[in-house]
Amino acid sequence: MSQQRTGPTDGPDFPDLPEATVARLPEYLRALHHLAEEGHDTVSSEGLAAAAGVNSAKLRKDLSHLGRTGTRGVGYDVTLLIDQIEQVLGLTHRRAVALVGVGNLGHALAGYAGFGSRGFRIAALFDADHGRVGEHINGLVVRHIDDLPEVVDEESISIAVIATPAHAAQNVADRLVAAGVTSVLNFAPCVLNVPEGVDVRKVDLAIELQILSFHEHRKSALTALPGRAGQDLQRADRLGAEAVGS
Amino acid sequence: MSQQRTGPTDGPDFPDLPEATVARLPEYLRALHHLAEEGHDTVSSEGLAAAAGVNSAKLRKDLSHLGRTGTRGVGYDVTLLIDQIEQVLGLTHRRAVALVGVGNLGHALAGYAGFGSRGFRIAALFDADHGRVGEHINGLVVRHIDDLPEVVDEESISIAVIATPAHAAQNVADRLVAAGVTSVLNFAPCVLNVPEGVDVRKVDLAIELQILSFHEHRKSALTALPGRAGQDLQRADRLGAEAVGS
DNA sequence: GTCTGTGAACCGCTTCACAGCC
DNA sequence: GGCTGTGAAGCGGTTCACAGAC
Repeated sequence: MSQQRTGPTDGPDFPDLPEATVARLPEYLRALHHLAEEGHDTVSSEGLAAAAGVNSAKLRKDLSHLGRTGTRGVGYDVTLLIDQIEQVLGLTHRRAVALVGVGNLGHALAGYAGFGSRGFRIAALFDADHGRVGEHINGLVVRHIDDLPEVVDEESISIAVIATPAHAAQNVADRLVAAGVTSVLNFAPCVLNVPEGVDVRKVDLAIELQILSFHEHRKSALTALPGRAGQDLQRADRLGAEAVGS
Repeated sequence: MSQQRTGPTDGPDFPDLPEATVARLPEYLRALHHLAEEGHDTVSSEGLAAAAGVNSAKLRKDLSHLGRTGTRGVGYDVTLLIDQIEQVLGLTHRRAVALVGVGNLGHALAGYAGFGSRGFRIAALFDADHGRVGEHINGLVVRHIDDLPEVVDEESISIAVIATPAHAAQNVADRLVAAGVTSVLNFAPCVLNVPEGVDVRKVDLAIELQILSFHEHRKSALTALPGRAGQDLQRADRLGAEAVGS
């Protein structure tokens, strides 16, 4: 092979991380920034794990995939670890993001400060409704979705957020992909069909509530019973987090 | 034991589902409603799996946990399966939900129609800012967070959504739990510390984008290389969904 | 023949427990 | 002595492949 698969050993190059680890790195990053603000220079796996809501063995294994990051007997250097994680996540430059659909939810997302402070810049807003085109939101002008190809190209956008109604989402996704977008965050409650090489993540608010509903349902079923069965409740919560008082 | 752990065999009682299955049932439910609207009476595991963006073996195994649900040689009865899943998820009655924090995002969530149509009713809005208390949003009046215990009790609320800034979230969670809430959907970018028996799910928009950023970073690292390494791109997308044109 | 339900193999992730370095 | 990095064991979930009901 012309280029070896870069192992986890050498520094700034590209390790091949387990998907579960990738999903947790952003949480570690957030916790680390919080620790840095509080003036910590260094943190133990135990401390960082608590701040991120995971157990310390998992954290250590996750970080071990990044190469040598900590110091035995001491812990992790906070700012160094922040740099390493941002490096791996590709957050060394601020990525431009397009947002499609400026209805109820899209409006809120367009104004969400958390994007700006955590590596992203909302670079363009789109809507299919001519009545909304031209509206100013948070310093940006809403453009018509027909302008997608042009703007995606100008702003070098590779990530887009879909906040349209479900019935419009597939069409929007198709147009985004055609324009060159290769990652999509989908808030519409539907499955998107995209070609290979395009990543889709989905956030469905009602689904989250329905999952909670299941657990509520179970809890009330169990507590309704006396005795032995009630004790199962102690097994019932899977998500009781420890950690970080703000 | 005084009460046997109810197996997956008998109908309306309470099966003990794998967490991964629970997380997918809502997606099946959404797909089924869509199929029902289109007039389908019955659907094969293949068809439903496609509409929900999973593979058919997984779907069949998931549904097998609910007891006998399909008919061999035929498929699944759409309306029957909807009933069974809603039963299991505890969606037979519309659950009251409290929403805390009516800023940017909270405002949008308060107006989100998807909650209403999928088993939930936003029963109360809260904010700590006296300037916002009294405001009308979508037919509801914003109340002060001090009224939490009273309202949670009156409306029999067991699920709450936190849409406050991160620094306020832990305090809000504590108050919610004290008021009797046992499930929380947290939009604030922080870890919540809650007692055993309380479930927390977290949605962090910036984290979703950061995960996508990682994949973008990897894709560009790979496509920058010619030859062998570029072929790995075909392994790179984990989420290319098939299915359901709307 | 068709399509579901399911044991068995497989795989990835988590957890344990400790060796190795500070 | 303290804390990280990591093989090994354990566990849950996914996939395979086919038996069995229609």
